[in-house]
Amino acid sequence: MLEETLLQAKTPRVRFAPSPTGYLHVGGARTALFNWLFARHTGGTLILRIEDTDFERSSDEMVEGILEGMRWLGLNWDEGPFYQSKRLDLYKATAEKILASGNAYPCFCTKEELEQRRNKAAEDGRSLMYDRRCRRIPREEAERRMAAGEAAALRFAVPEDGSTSFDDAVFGRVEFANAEIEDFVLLRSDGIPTYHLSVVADDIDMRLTHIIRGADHISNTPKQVLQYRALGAELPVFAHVPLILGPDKTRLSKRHGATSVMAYKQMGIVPEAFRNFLSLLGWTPGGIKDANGKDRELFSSEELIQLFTLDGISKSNAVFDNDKLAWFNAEYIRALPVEELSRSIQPYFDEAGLNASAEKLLAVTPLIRERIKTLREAVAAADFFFVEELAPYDPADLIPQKGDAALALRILRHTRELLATCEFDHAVLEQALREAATTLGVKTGPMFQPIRVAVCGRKNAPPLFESMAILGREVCVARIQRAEESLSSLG
RNA sequence: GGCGCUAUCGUCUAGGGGUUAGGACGUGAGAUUCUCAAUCUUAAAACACGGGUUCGAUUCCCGUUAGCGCUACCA
Repeated sequence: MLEETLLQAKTPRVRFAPSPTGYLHVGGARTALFNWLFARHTGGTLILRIEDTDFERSSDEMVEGILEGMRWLGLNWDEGPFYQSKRLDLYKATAEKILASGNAYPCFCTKEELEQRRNKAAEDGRSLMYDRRCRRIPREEAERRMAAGEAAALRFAVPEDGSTSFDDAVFGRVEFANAEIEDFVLLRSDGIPTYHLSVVADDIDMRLTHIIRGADHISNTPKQVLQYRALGAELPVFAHVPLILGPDKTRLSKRHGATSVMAYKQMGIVPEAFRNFLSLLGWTPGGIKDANGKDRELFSSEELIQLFTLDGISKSNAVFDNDKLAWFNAEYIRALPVEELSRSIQPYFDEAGLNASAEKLLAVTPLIRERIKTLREAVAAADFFFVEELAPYDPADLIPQKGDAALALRILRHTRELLATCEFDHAVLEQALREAATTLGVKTGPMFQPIRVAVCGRKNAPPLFESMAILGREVCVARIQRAEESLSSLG
């Protein structure tokens, strides 16, 4: 029994705590992923908490967007979502506890006053930190003013000297001089808690053991450590994760293009591929070799879970590389069973307004699966299978490299006549057309090009004979005939 | 500006006091081929700089530089 409780006390509890002021972005998704991997690896609990105490900027729509992103990535959580906007009582009580411990004081300075002073300090080149003036107001006076209805924020009284430090699981010991830490606001004058208070109150209340979050929070951490102490609470393990950068090495943001996770779904990224790629941004299992003795990059979710530990997290920021993501995606696409791939690309055809039946698409899928890096690209790669009328193309494309229009015409006419009786099986077609090449005295390259362009409407296309077999006699003959016409009109 | 963090090929990274500094993406060349892909082979490509410590530093320490982060009654 005792053993069991001890064991339970050690079961990790982690959280992903996004602020619904935007969609789930790449950085947030990676943080969520790491928390998820850690929880699953340790058999711990993942809590989802929505940090919506900034009423101005938070919205339900954004919450839904974040949940959608989590679901798409397959990151399931065990508790929540909890909304901070519904837990205001806890924060108020926590603030009172800190006040009672003598580590906080009311501040009567208005936002405007503070801003003015900050501007002036900036001009004079002085420290921008709050000057702590309200800290010196005698308690009786402060109480009198509050009783009189004067608006007051609650600030934490940071020790004047000494330092505050913590041991980060990624960065090691990090220390800040207390003199550098501002008397930060816990409760705004309207009674709404700030981030500083609500994170700590919740992290304690939710009995979190590990805080895995972006490295942009390192500077906030001493403020939180101070509160843990004031509240007599045990410190969790902090693990700060390096940031994800854009190609220009500044923090990834909208001007780098897609940062919303759902935009990657739109682009036709496979969630498993995205997860694999993201997991290796800022984390490494440490030189796991594949069968050829090379470092592995492709890991299933199960392997990722098994391999994930905090000490594999790197300290330096990582640039988001779209090309590498595309490679991962192509790998996953190729590994997908045809039936599944076929189902996955169907929506993109529907969206494009192409009438792609499931059976035909299933037949087409193997022809394009090695030619696409995203699911969406399937449409561009295979649209000619599903259109009535081929998109206009340059008739000059029908003419082989070292040939002329007359040759192209001869090839097309011969092919069309042959197709009238030929069995529409790709092997039979191939044999017949190869023989035709011999008859016409042309090499296979120049022989097949006019046919390919006539049938597919472009120079680069999936394998010709398989494509023709799917298209069928009627369509092929008609398209070749059309090609002949456009060729003769060319002169 | 102040404080904090970081620094291996263009990018993601492995490695670690003595190595030909390894892999992956991307790039170049070649092979294959009905085009394009895929695949295979191959090439170029890195320890930021300066001091220490040491017989020996890319690795450990200190500086410099650069980059990033924080610097709100945002989160």
